Order: sequence, then C-alpha cells, then structure tokens
Amino acid sequence: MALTTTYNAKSVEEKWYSYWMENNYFHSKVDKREAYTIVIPPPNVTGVLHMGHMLNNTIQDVLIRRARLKGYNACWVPGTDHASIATEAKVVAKLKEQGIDKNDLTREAFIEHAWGWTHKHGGIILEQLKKLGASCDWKRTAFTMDENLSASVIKVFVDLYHKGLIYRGYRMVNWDPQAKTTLSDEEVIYEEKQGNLYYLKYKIADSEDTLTIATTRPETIMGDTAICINPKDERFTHLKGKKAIVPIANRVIPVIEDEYVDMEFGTGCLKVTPAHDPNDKVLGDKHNLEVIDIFNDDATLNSFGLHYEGKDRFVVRKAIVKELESIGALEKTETYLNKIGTSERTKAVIEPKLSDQWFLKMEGLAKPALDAVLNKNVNLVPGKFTNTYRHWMENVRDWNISRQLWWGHQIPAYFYGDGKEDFVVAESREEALTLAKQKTENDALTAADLTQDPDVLDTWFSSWLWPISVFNGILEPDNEEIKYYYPTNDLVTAPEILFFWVARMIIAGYEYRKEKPFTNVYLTGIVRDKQRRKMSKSLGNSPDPLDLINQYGADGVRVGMLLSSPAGNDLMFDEDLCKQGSAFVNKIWNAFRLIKGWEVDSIIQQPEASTIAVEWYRSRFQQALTALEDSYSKYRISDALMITYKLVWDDFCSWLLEMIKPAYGDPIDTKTYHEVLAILEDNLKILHPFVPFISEEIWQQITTRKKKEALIIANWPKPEPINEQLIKEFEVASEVVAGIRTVRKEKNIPFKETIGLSVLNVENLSEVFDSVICKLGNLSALHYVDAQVEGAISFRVKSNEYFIPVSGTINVEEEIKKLNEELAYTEGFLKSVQKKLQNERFVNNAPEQVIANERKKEADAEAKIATLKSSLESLR
RNA sequence: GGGCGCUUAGCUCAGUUGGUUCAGAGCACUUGGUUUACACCCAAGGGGUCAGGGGUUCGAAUCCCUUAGCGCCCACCA
Repeated sequence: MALTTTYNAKSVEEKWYSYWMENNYFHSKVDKREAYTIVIPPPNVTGVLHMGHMLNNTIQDVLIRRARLKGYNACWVPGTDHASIATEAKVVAKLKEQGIDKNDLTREAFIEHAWGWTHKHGGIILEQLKKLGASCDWKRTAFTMDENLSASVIKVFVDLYHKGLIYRGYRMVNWDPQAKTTLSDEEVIYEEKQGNLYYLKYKIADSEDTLTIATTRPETIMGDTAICINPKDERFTHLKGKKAIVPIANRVIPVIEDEYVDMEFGTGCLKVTPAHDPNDKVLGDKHNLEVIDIFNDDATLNSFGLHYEGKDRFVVRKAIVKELESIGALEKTETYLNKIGTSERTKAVIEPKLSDQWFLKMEGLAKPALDAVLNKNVNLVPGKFTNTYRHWMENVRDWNISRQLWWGHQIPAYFYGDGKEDFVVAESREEALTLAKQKTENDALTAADLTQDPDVLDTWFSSWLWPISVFNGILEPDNEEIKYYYPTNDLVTAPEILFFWVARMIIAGYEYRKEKPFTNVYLTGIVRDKQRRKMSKSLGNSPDPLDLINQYGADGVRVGMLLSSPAGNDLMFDEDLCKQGSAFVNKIWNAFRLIKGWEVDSIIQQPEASTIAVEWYRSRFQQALTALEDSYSKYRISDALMITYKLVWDDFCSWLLEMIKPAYGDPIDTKTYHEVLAILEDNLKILHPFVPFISEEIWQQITTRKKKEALIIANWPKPEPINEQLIKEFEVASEVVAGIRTVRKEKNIPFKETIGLSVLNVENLSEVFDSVICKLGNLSALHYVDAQVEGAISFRVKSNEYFIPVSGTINVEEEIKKLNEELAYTEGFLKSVQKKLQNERFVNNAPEQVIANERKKEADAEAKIATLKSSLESLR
C-alpha cells in the first residue's frame, strides 16, 4: 500500500467522525460503570464558533476522550442558550432590514420570528464543533428554551417566590435605552471616557445670591429636587434652610444637608436628582424628596423636559449647556475623565432608572455556595480565582432577574388588578386563576381577567439550572439520570462568567440538589492575538476557526490551541502554533509509514540493540504515563500534551525507531516488529485525546480490526514496573552517542562513514550498550582500552574517556586549549563544592541527602580532573 | 479608591515545602546534513545579573520589605 508522505487530514477526519457517530460511541446511557460528566457551557444560539470556543471545547474534548479511554461512562452534554437579549437584538436588527419594526408586531408574532431565527441558526455552532472533533453526546443536545428546561425555570421561579426569596421592588436599575430593558450589574461595562464637568449657577430664592454646583449631566437639572451641602462646610452656612431655583425649569427646591457630600469635590455643592442617580436616590429617600423622572424609555426627555421633550439625552445635553450659557447660568466647563457604564450587548450608555423589577434575594442562597468553594468541595482551577470568588460572594447583591424583552421565559406572575400587589405567581394560568380567586375572594374572576407580567427572565436564570435541567432534575428530582450523572465532574469555562454563571450554578445546585453541580471548574484564559489584543470581530484579528481546520487539520489546530494554554492565563494565539501542531501530526504519520513499510522476516533473531531499546522505551513510556496522570490531575493540559509530544517525537521516533530500524532494504525480525506495533498502539492511546483523528486512522490501519472496534473506546495503557536502572544507563549511552556526533561534526566525519571508538574504562560501562552506541554512532566497533589512545580526538562522559581515531594530523594546540578550558571549569566547580563542604554550618544544617550529593559531585569532579590531566599529558 | 495577580532565553511559558542533574521546555535562531519514514525532517550549537534595590539564611528565581512596569476583579464622589 502506498501511503502519502504528508498526512491528508480532511478525508480522514470526515471518515472517522461519521464512523464514531454511526456506532454511537459518543452516546452515554446509565450503566454500572462510574460516570464522568461534563456539561458544555451552552454557546449563544445565534453565535458562530470563535477562538474562545475552540480552546474551551478542545479542552473539554481532551478530558472527555481521556475519561472514555480510562473506562468511565463518559457523557458530554451539548446544547445552546437562548441568550435572550443578544438574540432579541439580532432578530430586531434582522427585521429592521426587512422594514419591520418590532413595535408593530404582536408579542406572539415576534416570538415566531425569533424561533424561526433559532431554528435556522441554532445548529450552526454545534455543527462547527463537530469539525473540531468534539465527541459530545449529540442525542442529548439541549436548548434552554426546550419544553422541559423552560418548565424547570418556571417551577424554580414559583418555588423561590413561595420561599419568599423572589420579590418585586421599585429600585434603581441599569436601563439600556436601546434594548429598552434593564440589565444586571454584571452586564454593565464601565469605561473611562473624556467628558466635561459643568459648573452651573443656581439662584437662591428671595436673595441675590447664587450657588454653583458641578455636574457631568446638566440635562438632569430638570429632575433636580434638592441641592445638598455638607453641614460641616462653613462656606455654605448661610445657605442652610434656604431654597434654590433650578435654572430654565425655574422650580424651587430645598437646600438640604448631608455628610455624604464630599467637600473637596467640585464646588462642595451637589444637585440631587433621585430619579437618575443611585446615590441621589439614597439621599432622596433619606430626606424624603420628590422623585422626578424626566426620561422616556428610549432616553428621550418626557414632559418634565419642557421644551426639550422628545429629544435625546445627549442632544439635550449640548443644547441645554448652550441655553444655560446664554442665560448666564454656566460658570465654566472643565474636562473630566469619567467612568461611563455601557451595555455589554448594545453598547448603549446605561441610564440609571427607577422601576418595578423582580429580584432574587442572594445572601442566604450564596452561603453554601461560598462554603463549597472555600472548603474545596468545588475546586477552582487555577486556585487564584478562589479569592475573587469569595470577595464577590461575600458582597453579593440581590439579583435583578426581570428583563423587558420578549424572547425568553415569561415571568409566571399574573395580575388581576392595577394595584402593585394585585398579582399571584403560579406555574400555569389555571393555577393562577385558582390562587387569584382565593386571594381576592372573588369567584367571578376568569382567566381573561388575568394579565401575565410581560417581562421575561434574565438569560442566566435558566442557565444557572443547566447541569440539573439537562438531566431533567428539577421536574423529576428522583429520575435515574440525574442521580447517575449529577454532580458532574468538570466544568470548562471562561473566567469572565465566573459570577454570571458558575457561582449561580453552584447556588442552584445546593438549593435544588443539596449538592454541588460539578467538582472542578477549569477556567480558561482569554484568547488574544500576538499583540495581546483580545480577539474580536470588530478588530478583525480573529482567524476563522473553520479556515484553520481546513488549513492545518482539526488535530493540528487542537494541538496548536493546547500548546500554550495554561489554565487561567490568557492565550497569545499565533497561527504558527497550528503549524507546529500539524507538523507533529505529520511526524506521527511518518513514523507509522516507516513501520508499515517494513518487511518482516521470521528467521532473523532479534538484535541486541532492539531488545534493549524496546525494554528501555517501555520504561520511558511508563514514566511518561505517571507524569501524565500528575499533569491531568492538576488540569495542566498543555504539560500533558508536551509530555506526550516529547515522548513520541524524541523517545519514540528519534531513539527507539532509529535503534530498531533495519539497514536499508533489510527486513526486520518478527519479535521487534510486534513489540513496536504494541508500543505504537499504546502511543496512540495517550495521543488520542489530543489528536483523535490521526490516532484513530493509524490504529485502524495497524491491523484489520473487528467490526465496531475503535481506538476511541479502547483501554488506557496499564501501569507496569519501570526499569529505572536501564533508563539511567541509557542516558549515559545517549550522552556517548551525542559525544560521537559532536566529534563527527567538528571533524567533518560524515555520518555514513563508520568509525572506531575506544573507551578508557575507568568506570564500568554496562556492556549491553555496546550495541546501542555502535548502532546510533555508526561505529565499526567499540574497544575497551586501558591507556590513552594516541592520535585520537577524545571526549568525556561521566568519568569515562572516549577516543575517536582520526585520519591525518590532529591540531594538538587546539585540543590542548579545549582540554584546558574544560579543566579550568571543572576545577572551579570542584572548588565551589569543596568550599560548601568545608562550611561547618552547611554540613550541620543541610539535610543528609544534600550533603551526600555534594560529596558525590566532589568525587566526580576529582575523577574528571584526573582524566583531563592525563589526557593533557599524553598530548604533550 | 479597595482587592488579587504578574515581571525567568528573541517569543510563549514551567520551576511543588528554600538545597540533587536549578537556571529549564517548546518554538524561533546559528551551523552541518537529503538517492535510505518525515525539510512539516535529522544532528550539533549559541542564548538569561530570574524586573531594580534591600533584607532573612550556611544557602534565595523561590521567603520578607521596597521601587518601577503590566494585567485582572470589585466599588462608582456629582
């Protein structure tokens, strides 16, 4: 069979992905084995795959594939999130393109459009994950608005309401005037922006006096209901008890006193606008001030804005400054660096707004979730996030869970009257009617008298149930699946959503399962470009993941992503990493080509070099296996990859294969051949989580497999004893080989030319290495001598000295110079070791181990110096 | 403003409780090698005052203090 010199990823990937799917290898059912479960962080249903997903899902796939090989019942649940605000924004924009205004549609019609969009785009991202090789249990694909998941959300809302944890509050919330909805604090991004600080003059009623206040938002004077001064501020004592007149509006407002006012800032006077600033609201409540809301929902001014009614807040700001200036009420303007809150989704500047919203009391709920992380029931990786988590959980605020949107889970509160308390909360309209009748003692009420709250729930109010609801654990708490798969094992996600999502899932886990939702949380870094910029669409610095897969193969891209992805640290993505990944894949391919091309001859005896090499590699493999366990247990995935990479590339290809490789055209003995095939299979097993496609391809080609056999469901290699001695001796041998190669290079002796090597046997060299050294050094023979060899180049490994005879004359001067340099270095080294050993405090304080080692160093150095000196003698 | 973290080779990063082979890896680089699995290759090699300063210790990349630079989180004084 002719195998191409470069590996063709594309056809192989399609072939094996279909094969795995056809044979249901990704699918998990409850059985007697131990479960290993991961729930995917559900991407937005409207999303397309970006580099962050690539990293995140590659890691999950590595973990799940490894668990599958280790014999766990591995279950990776995929799905998508309805992403209420993000999706609604996209659907609104799409409709606008078609000339349809959301406001002209009924709620039902809009939701219809949104579902249409969801069905059209919702599967895209999951299809892309398949290209990456993600071995998700696709039969379990869930969506946060699936019937069961939606019912779970409603049930939880009703339950929390009845527990008294959900309440309705008139609060200052973050208002996104573009999406016309509230946002949670976490959805608001604060950015520093250059703005102005305007100094405005207010007249004092019944006097010629004025006072000056500084504000960044002059348009809100229309909503001023007081001026506040600090009672300790002697500059303003004369204003106490006076009234001020709001410019333009000409309203009379009181001057109040509160120590909240910072005397240092601005003029020391503060205008109080309770409707439009959270701190002013606090002041207003304390001093019983009137609240004047001057904005419409889209942040244009309402009738309180007088002649500015209907105009946008930023337009008004400019206009009102002009007007103030024209009436002499603007004292001065200073530039000012201000932090402005903007909507994460729409980028609109947030308007603090008072409104009726639904809140979830967090304090009590957060407690068990905080403890779980602090006592390591839930393990954050890397651990540095524990502090951040604690800080947040200890200062957790009530969660605003209502959104003024249509796409999402509509809040199950039903109003039967206009009063603030005229509502009931129930899982269905029928139930609500019963409750309403009881509450009002009015049997005449009908379903038509009930109006469901138009708001929907925050997206995270459904995704916080995700690890439970995908197994239907809310509706049927005792079902077999939830009991088997929950708590899940690992969660792999971005640190950005530690609070949005991870913390809340832990809360929901303890509230609804009395149990954590997962044991380990692996927080990946943010994928950045080489200039450390975050990858984003707008910057155009994000490569298209599918292009990368086309170019480098899925395996290559996976390796590229993992090569530099320490947990929690940002990943500086460089396409060259994928190049390295595909080079590695190609290397594996060619190792297989070499083996596959060998002709096997059953008559040949196994050469000694092969026997040793095979045994040595098995021990190296076992060492690597142990190191792998350790790396995986610490979630050091890139370390695990690097261990595998070096094992396969250096130890397997460069040493083992080179040692057992028969001379060109010669056949290989049967024993070695079968041993190397077994080794190859073991290699493929530990490679599989990283490079699933090529490993499966080769595994299937090694020999004819039975139907339904596959590497993906093979068994992880078993631990075996390690021959430490052999590994140590081999290290010496490899140093000798390196020494030979160096001399060859220095003296321009081609590798193809066989040479002789003599060893001055000061320290016993294990004889079994003759064959290894001869083979890899291309020696005609290895001679043991008891005196320096004349006319040869020498080098030293440990305390042994080796001689390679060279034809022609040796540059004696040069050799002496080299030897002297080595001697000087070794003597210096010996001196420092002896100095340490002569230090009484060192000898008294250091552990025995350390001292013994220093003594060994001393002895080795002394022996080496002796060899060097006699070499110098013989040259002179 | 409060908190957390980072600074080690040209680049990206390891470096467990201070002590074996503590100054490392991969990539990049330099030099040499191609009728022999792979030039997506092989071999050899160069390269760092562990951010600066101070301290503790027999001994510090590692512990403490300090200075500088960078990053993240939280809060949000108009």
